[in-house]
Amino acid sequence: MATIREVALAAGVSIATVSRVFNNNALVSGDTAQRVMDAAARLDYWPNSAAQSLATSCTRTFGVLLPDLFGEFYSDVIRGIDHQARLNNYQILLSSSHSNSEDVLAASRAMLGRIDGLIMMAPDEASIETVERVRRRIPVVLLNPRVEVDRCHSVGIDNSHGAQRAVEHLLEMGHRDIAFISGPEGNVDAEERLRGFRRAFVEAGLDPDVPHVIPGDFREITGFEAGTGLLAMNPRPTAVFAANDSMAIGLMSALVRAGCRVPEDVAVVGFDNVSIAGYLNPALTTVHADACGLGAQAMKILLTSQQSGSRV
Amino acid sequence: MATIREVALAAGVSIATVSRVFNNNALVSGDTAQRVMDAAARLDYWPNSAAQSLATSCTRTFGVLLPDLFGEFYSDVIRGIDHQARLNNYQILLSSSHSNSEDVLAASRAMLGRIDGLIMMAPDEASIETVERVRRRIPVVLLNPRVEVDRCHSVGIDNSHGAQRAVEHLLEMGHRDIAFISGPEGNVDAEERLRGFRRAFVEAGLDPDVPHVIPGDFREITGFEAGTGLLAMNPRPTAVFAANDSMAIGLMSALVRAGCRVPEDVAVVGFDNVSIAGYLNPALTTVHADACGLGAQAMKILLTSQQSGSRV
DNA sequence: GCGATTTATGAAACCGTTTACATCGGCAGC
DNA sequence: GCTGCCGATGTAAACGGTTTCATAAATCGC
Repeated sequence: MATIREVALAAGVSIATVSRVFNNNALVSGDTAQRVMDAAARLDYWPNSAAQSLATSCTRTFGVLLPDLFGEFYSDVIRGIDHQARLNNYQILLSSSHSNSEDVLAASRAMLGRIDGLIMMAPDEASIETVERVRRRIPVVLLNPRVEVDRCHSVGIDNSHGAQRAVEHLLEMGHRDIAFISGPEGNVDAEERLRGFRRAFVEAGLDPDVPHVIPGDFREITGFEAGTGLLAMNPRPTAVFAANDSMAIGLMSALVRAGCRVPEDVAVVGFDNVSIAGYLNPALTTVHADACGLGAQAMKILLTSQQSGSRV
Repeated sequence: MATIREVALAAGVSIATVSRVFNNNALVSGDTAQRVMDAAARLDYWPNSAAQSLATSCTRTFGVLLPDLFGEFYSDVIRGIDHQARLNNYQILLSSSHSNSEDVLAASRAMLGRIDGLIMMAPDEASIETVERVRRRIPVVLLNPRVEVDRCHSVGIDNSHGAQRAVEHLLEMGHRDIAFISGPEGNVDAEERLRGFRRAFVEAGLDPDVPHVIPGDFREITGFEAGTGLLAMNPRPTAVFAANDSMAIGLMSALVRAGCRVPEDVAVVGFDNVSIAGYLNPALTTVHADACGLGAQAMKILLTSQQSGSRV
């Protein structure tokens, strides 16, 4: 692979000049620049990014640490991040499926020195120390964090208010016996959605502990199972709020198959607004979560703190 | 940020020794290693990856170049890639939304020097030269390529056979007037699915040019529109094969809303096997495309050609 | 007890860039 | 015809690691 020296030799200039040409430095005369470009093209030369990173201590890369990538949501988050990154000539180093804090630590270490900033969704409390450690070196933006981390920007879906509005809607329609299908244990989004659910009850002067909470884990199948269980209840709740759309779809499937009409017999509301929601029969009422915008926003914050060089 | 020199100083050894400790080189005595580890922990030191890459010309990173990340499919591809990569201690540098060959060239250049191999889905023919150029430096694995590229491994969904089987199924059920909803213009997968569709007709002794091809672009909305158009046809096709599930769902929505029964009045088959397919009402018949496995497979191939150092 | 071998460590070259500083013509001002 | 300045280019020192080779100490065989 051609190096800057070979290009310099071929063009009859010094390596500094070649470097200047590739960095659009104005202090190079027109025809020298042309000679260099010609030589570079002939040798199929392109600067080695690792060497550039080392010399400038700037990598033009951001790290992205996510939990397991299930469904459309994360795909959209990544799309938002990537799009924003490319607009600013940044690249993204992606690592997902972090189930515990050791994974997070290992992944963030492996990224060290090759990223200028990090976007991460911390899976659990134990990762906070890792976040702080990383934060000491580079800017970090947290996605949907469960706790505030010192000097860390964060951006999140407004789970709590979204859920609250959804439940208020059901309450306004006269429903009083509303069930909630929860998300995976320990999942922040799911917990916040439950909190919003309860808050709506409290603000309506109802007892927040009365509603049924049916366990789920965000997959369609658990929504389906919840539906089966629901059908056997007596009295049966008249409405269900599922912590995400996948479960809402599984739930509706179970209900409709059992001859139960939606929303006449049981009303169903989901969360995430996956793109097919409007095309289902019956259509799924859902709370909009702008995953793409979330990713874009995180990236914008990172770009800003990057430019201002806001290291501690 | 602590460097190897500072650690060496703190531990009272040379930088070579520190390097050896971090590379698990056996030629270091137990207590020297301990002193080094202690000093490193105290200074919160971790080797700078860019410097390592430069010195070893090995980055332990693979690049992934994808087109626009719509829906669940790419999310699954990435999951498969990432999972396999992490098992082997590799990282992935992701870049998506490449609409033309210039984007692809720019993206692959930006990755040069920071990756040991590349997985890419080439959006168009014009990118082939870029692929070959990259191929000269590092191993490349193509996803669903439309053409063979010299010395390039490739792995793909078997679009053509999958589609053929799906259509054969419809033919066996007695359908003769079957419509096809196509994908975005120029999309390889969509084109191959259409080819499989036609092949099924030919092999059944029918005229492959008779079926209606309704334009679509993979989004739900175009499936919905196709459904509206279909309802107005006379005679109306008795079955529809949609080039992907999103369009099949949009289509079914339009049909059901118009009071058309699925599959009694119009049978619908999709492609991709998105996770919700089985939970729809009526359930969506679909061809399984193992996106996660596809990604994993690509990564495995890359790892193999990487290890054998099969550069040209 | 001495040469040969092994083991632990250090010195220094190298990876491919960027960039501060030095150099060297050429040209304007007087 | 100097002096001073400026624009174009080269030289060499970083950047933070790895690795080859040399060396010193320890171990071994006999």
